[in-house]
Amino acid sequence: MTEDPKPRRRQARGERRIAQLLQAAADVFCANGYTATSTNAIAREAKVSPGTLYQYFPNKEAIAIELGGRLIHEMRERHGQVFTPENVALPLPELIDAILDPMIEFNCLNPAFLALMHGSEVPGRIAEEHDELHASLLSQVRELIGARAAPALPVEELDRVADMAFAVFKGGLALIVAAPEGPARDGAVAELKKVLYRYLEPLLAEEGARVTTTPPR
Amino acid sequence: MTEDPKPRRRQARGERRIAQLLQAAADVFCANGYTATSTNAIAREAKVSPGTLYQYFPNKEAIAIELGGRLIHEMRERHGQVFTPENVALPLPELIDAILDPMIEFNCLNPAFLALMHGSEVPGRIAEEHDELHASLLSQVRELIGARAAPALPVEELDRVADMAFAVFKGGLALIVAAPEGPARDGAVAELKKVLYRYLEPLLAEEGARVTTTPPR
DNA sequence: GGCAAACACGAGTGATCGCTCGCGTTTTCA
DNA sequence: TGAAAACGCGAGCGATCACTCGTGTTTGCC
Repeated sequence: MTEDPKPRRRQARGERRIAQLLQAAADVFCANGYTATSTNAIAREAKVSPGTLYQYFPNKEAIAIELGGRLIHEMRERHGQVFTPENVALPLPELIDAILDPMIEFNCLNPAFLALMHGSEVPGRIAEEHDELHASLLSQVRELIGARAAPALPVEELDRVADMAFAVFKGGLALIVAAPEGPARDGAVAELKKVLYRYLEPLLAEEGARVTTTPPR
Repeated sequence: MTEDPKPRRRQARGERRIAQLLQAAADVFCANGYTATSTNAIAREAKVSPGTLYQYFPNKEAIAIELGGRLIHEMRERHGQVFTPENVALPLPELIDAILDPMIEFNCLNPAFLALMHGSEVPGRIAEEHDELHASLLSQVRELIGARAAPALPVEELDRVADMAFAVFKGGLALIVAAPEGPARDGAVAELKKVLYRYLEPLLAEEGARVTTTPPR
């Protein structure tokens, strides 16, 4: 609809300030949440004046949108390289590694991502983009499971399994991110992979091995 | 330290107002989060004036604390009846039912609980009580798993398993609460139980059945 | 019935927040 | 080198929020 009416030409200094402000915003959002964070606090964290902040962002919401947008973009790039055909053909343990490791690394490096995506207090635009990302990830999980599970698997159950696998991943991810870097975190990562392996193994067993004893439930 | 200096004597009407205000607060907190909720909005939702609200609560924080306290109390009562000796002796599938079902029911009936416990924006007192509850639940999970797993299981791994089982439960719970009541939710519940069963079965197999094929990881 | 206390009200108050504006400084470019 | 544009500042403006207070109504108790 409306073109950006301000083809403002930025200097290198300005780009640096923007990055600096977004980093500050990420830190403060992460610590206090979006609503409880004041724009003055972001400016203070970035060591600039409120006026300077508003030279680069029209309002508080735009800061969160820009930050969230960049994080989502980075995440998209990452998961785009994850659901590749060669990965899909991997044995289940390696498949889990290939999918989880990049996601975990990203979320550990960018804790603001989870903080921004999770709150019910974030501006609507972020929630929308998050929903899109969520749906996209979910459909890729569905596709992947569908490609490897028995073809007789009802779509309805496929959806349930994909939903639950993703939800379980998010739960484990929260634990992992909260754990202190080091062996504790590594242990949690290994444990989450165990959960997912044992959950998915009966469905995704390699061809010809589908006679494994399905547990009593 | 300080005794409550106001042994204010409440009428039945007052108690009703308090319940009404807490219910309204639960709804609005749930919809908008703690910080973004104004006390006037709570009063409006409860169909009373701001002045009336402040007759029963000294400030906004006290509302959240009272609400959170009541929910935590109710949850404690519930989980107290869940980790009983007779439950501990149950076969794993029934054990999972016995533990998960009350928790899930409570959280579906009181969505404000998750909303209040989860935010990093809640008043410190709530966070403390939540940490206590969390630690208490976790230790009971540890105890239960420890009682049933192989005695040779290192405590270190026991801790990891309990942490992960609880984290996975929380992830699945979020999916369940978000699902619309009905078959979708029931399906999600069954799926979460499958996850936990398959994760814990190798550890908690009944005595004498511990020769089950442990998966390659 | 009458009185004190609890309840209910809602306009108002001080503080804080998002955001602006005027002015001074630095960078770009011809 | 000079002017235009981008950058940087921080006091301050209007709006909103948590919370108060003076006044009127209802309830419990003798």
